[in-house]
Amino acid sequence: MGKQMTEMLKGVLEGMVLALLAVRPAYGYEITASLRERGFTDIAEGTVYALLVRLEQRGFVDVEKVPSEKGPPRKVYTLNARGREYLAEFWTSWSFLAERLEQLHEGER
Amino acid sequence: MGKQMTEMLKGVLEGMVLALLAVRPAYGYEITASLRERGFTDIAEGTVYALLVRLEQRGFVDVEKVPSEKGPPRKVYTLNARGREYLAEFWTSWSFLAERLEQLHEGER
DNA sequence: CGGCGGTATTCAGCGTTACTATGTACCGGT
DNA sequence: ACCGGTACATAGTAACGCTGAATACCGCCG
Repeated sequence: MGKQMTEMLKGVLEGMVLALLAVRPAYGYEITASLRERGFTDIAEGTVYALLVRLEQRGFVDVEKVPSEKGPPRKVYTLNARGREYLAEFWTSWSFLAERLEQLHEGER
Repeated sequence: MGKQMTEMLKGVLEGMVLALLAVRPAYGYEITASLRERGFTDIAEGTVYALLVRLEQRGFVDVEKVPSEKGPPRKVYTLNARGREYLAEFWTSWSFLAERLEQLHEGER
């Protein structure tokens, strides 16, 4: 993917994970896999786990430990009310940014 | 703007400045003003200058010192061939990201 | 003439984030 | 008994934008 994508993901990855959790609860490994399927093949597992810890600390998600049939127990994350609120703000910021960027891209030609 | 925007700008601000320089050469103070007019009112001056230094070090811009009528001499930055190439990559990365984000935003409803 | 405001650049220190690399642990199949 | 897939965790690093302050040059107003 390259360094540009790495830097661009800062602040955005968090929103992507929240958006995934908005659809339905999920656990770390599952989220990483989901992101990879969506084309973000280089996302490191450690990155996602660290992010989930932050989300929990900030009170955006609720956590539940669920035993797994294959491997150690899963930590299932569920987006809560605060998380939804924060996600809404994320989309506001994102839309703002995307709009201006689009303008710049047009204006360049 | 809030912290979300700050994090989101990482990696993106660089591309925005390159895009501005693609239109025409400019100096730091001018670029900051331009960004503010475009709605990014909280961009710190120091941020832009630091970014320009990095762009110069990486060889994406050529620099020329031009005396100013009002204040110290301006450092005018011009996008060069390497810079244009890098900017093209930036748009590729951006488009990729924007597409996936849009998908997520849709899928959420 | 002395200070104030606008122009213009620079820098040290900080916080946040994603990546690297590694380690731990649980399980089923061969 | 081992190996590979599942699942989580963490210490250290690099990059980037912000804060806050300093420096410098100029015209204008009192």
